[in-house]
Amino acid sequence: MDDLHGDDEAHTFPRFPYFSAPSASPPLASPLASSSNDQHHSPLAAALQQLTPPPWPCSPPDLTPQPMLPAMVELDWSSMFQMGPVAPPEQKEEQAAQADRTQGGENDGEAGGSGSGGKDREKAEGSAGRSGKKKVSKPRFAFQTRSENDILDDGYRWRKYGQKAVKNSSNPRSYYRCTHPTCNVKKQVQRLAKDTAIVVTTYEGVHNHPCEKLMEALGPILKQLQFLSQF
DNA sequence: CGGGTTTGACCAGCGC
DNA sequence: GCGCTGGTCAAACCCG
Repeated sequence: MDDLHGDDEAHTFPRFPYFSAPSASPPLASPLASSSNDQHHSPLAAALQQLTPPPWPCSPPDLTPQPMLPAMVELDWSSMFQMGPVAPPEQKEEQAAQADRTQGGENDGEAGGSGSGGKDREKAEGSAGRSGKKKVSKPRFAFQTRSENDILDDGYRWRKYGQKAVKNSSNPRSYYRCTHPTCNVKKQVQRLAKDTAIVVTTYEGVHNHPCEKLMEALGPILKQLQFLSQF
């Protein structure tokens, strides 16, 4: 799975489904900004809608230079890709539907990003599933950022549980798990061998809890909303 | 002391 | 069967 993290520049990756096309529409400045979805009656409603967390950074728009992020973070929009195929056909359809549901729904094709993603997945799951049975594949998304920091502040809290030297790469790969008790989302972080300024982050799974930082930011607003809704 | 990181060991899948 | 590799575990360690 050496090419999983983009060492092979020959790969062109489908657009990361959650984001708008970089050229067509710049990243939203804030999660509170309403999308083109007419169902949202207000920015707050849109924000509440987003409390159902996406599998990747809870506030991708914040990946542009924001106070909560390291100043050096610079997204490489062209390199975002959905890992795949990692699931049996029926699950792939489910994944595609899920990707469409998230926003834009513009992922037009399988990610060539990783030909071995599925295999590695099974390996990983097999390893994790020492208890026995085969686990269901989770959606995987990966993207590259140009950053001095390995770790993007994506709003979630992560706990590092491993680091491995990877073949054909001078840089180790780090393994992180979401620290939320009921959430088992994982992510892998690795710097490109060819360009150590680029960090490749791979998310696996879907957060089943709101983004902490988002909640932190929304807390006062929600309180106020609750208060006002009493009348 | 609690939570996070480090790191060597271990395990499972794959290719030969 | 064996070696290689990636992913995970868990004890030791670190830090605020």
